[in-house]
Amino acid sequence: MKLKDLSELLHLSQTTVSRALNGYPEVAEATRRRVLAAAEAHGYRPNMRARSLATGRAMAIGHVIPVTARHEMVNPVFADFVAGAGEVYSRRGYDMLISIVPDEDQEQAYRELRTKGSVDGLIVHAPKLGDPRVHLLSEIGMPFVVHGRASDAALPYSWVDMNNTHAFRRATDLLLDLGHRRIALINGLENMDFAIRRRAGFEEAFSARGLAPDPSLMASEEMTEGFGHDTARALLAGPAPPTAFLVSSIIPAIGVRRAIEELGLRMGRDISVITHDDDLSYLKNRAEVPVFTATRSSVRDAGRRAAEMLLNLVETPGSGPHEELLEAELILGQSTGPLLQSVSR
Amino acid sequence: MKLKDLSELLHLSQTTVSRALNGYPEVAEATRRRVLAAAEAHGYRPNMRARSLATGRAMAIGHVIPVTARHEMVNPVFADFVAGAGEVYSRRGYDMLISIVPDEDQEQAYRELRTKGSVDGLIVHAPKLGDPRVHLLSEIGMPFVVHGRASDAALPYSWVDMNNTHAFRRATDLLLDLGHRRIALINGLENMDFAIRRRAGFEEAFSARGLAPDPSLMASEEMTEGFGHDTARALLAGPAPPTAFLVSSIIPAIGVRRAIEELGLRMGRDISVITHDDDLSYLKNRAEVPVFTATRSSVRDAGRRAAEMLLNLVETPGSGPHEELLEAELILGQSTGPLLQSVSR
DNA sequence: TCGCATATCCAAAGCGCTTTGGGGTGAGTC
DNA sequence: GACTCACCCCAAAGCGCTTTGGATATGCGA
Repeated sequence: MKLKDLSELLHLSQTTVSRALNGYPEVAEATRRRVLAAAEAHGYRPNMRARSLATGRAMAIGHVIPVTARHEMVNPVFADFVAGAGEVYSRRGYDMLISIVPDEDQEQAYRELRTKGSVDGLIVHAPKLGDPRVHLLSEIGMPFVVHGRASDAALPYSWVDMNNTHAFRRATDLLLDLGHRRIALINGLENMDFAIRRRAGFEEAFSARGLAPDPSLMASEEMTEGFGHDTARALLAGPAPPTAFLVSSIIPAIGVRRAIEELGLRMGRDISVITHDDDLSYLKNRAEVPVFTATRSSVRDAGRRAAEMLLNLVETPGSGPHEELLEAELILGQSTGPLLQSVSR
Repeated sequence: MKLKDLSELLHLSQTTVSRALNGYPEVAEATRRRVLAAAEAHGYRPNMRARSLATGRAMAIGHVIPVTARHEMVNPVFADFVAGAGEVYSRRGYDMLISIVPDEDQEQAYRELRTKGSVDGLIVHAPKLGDPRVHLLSEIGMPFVVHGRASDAALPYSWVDMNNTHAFRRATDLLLDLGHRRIALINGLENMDFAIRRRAGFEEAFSARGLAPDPSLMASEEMTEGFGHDTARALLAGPAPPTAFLVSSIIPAIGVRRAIEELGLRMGRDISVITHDDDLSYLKNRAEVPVFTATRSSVRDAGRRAAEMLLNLVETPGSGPHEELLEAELILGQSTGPLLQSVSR
């Protein structure tokens, strides 16, 4: 059923039918009702490709996921973000287009999305230090919102981010207040903007007390369970083991917990752990007393907000760059406790 | 830069330029090279919407994700599947369109995808018992591949699935061989096709020995860490606790492990655990001796295969339904051991 | 020299929709 | 009764591409 068929069926022109369906005022209310009823009855749906071609709007938002040998961005955190964003898109009538591209083809991919016209806007994921994408997209002239920040970008741009520095500052303060001094930082890849900010918060808390963290207790890698486990295991077996861990995601935190338990220690008594908690739907840290003491900030919510922001940007071009900084809650769980005076090891 | 501009620039017709770019034979080799060079130099990319409109092909594959109050399909397993599929799509020049739709709007959503013409084919996720989608899509006449099977579908259809029954049969056999009799099954939602098959394998192993599983040891829910933990905790505290667990995914298995450890027991010695392992990139179970004894089958690989199959279906219409059954490996890890004669509790 | 393949290229007609720039028609005004 | 002016509605021109159905050249044998 195409527009033409429908219009012939109704003995109306395509123009009138189109206007009736799209809510233009210059069509009599009675006619509109007649058109809407017929469209409904025959299950008419406008062909998006044709509509897009005519309007110049794709009614779709793109997420380009760079995949490198080292960094795999299709992770549970990304999944939750996308789930949040997707809700908003479908509510507002947009499609979500996900492009998995080898890192080296990335610039290419962005430019193509522009000229191919398959999306109206983009979400930029996992900004790195010196990330070229902000510059590139501004140049290309396509609306975009960054999930996170690209600290060193010269141009203004829109973003939704969590206050990483503050969250990690607070978490570190809590551990320091509990008496811990040898605190390990299990962080994400160190060229990631969020990882840099988290480390900054961590170091800030130390230096505010005239202390300094031990660099040998800081590790940065892709945030897998295995990374958390192996690092914790190695550090705990080392000559001067940490008494506490600050971890960048609940996934490596699960690995840290495993390492602690393998060594016959008890998390929260022998070793304290605070993790950042993205409040992932499948890995909830939400018991009456949560397992992990955590800085919690829902990444799904961040996805919703970023999508909302982007659609506004797309629909009101020129509306200046927007920024949204989300604060994490500090949740007290079972994984933290005061430094034991005599560590029984 | 549009086709028209490029053709004027080259003093050629749009026809010739289009043909040169798309590899048609009726254009001189010299001309083709000239066209390609110019296209490259000016960064010409055909507008996909226009091309789609003209060819009738969308060059995109859709994944419709139903979201209900209870069931949240954007989970880590889905993420890995999509990552695999996405690789294939981009390699073969397709886009991936993800639609998050409330469950009740699902039929609507599928029909729309058809008439809106935004995709050439679909992947059907998480088939349930009595799933109407196979029938619906056949009727609509859009190519699709099911990830899993819809056991009770009357029509033939294409699918990629893991041999759930066999995998769980083998896992259960292993536990029975180790002497376990009180084995708990921590399964996915029971209306899911895969969950039914897994349960069948589980029961089959028992009945092959003239035994029967204890129904009070079987639980079915959304496969979260919390579900695994809470169920294991409750069962282990019950009057006749299990001595082993068979778990449907590594995420609840992590919860089971947590419950075991909270009770001061040791997994692999006091309590045995076998889990199905989708080989998720962020939750790898791949140490020298893996933590969990597991039936392993990469869901990312399944994504690749399903995508491959679907694109073939799309590109060679009428090529009959295809089927692919993947076998899981049985991996021996640290989480299983013989039944202790005197359970020290 | 002519005729006829063969090799190259082109003009124009869509694909299904939106939107511009009018036209009728009837009610209201003087 | 002539004239506005809303109010509804329409024909036709794109949007940028592919593809059909020729047109023009070129080369070759007869």
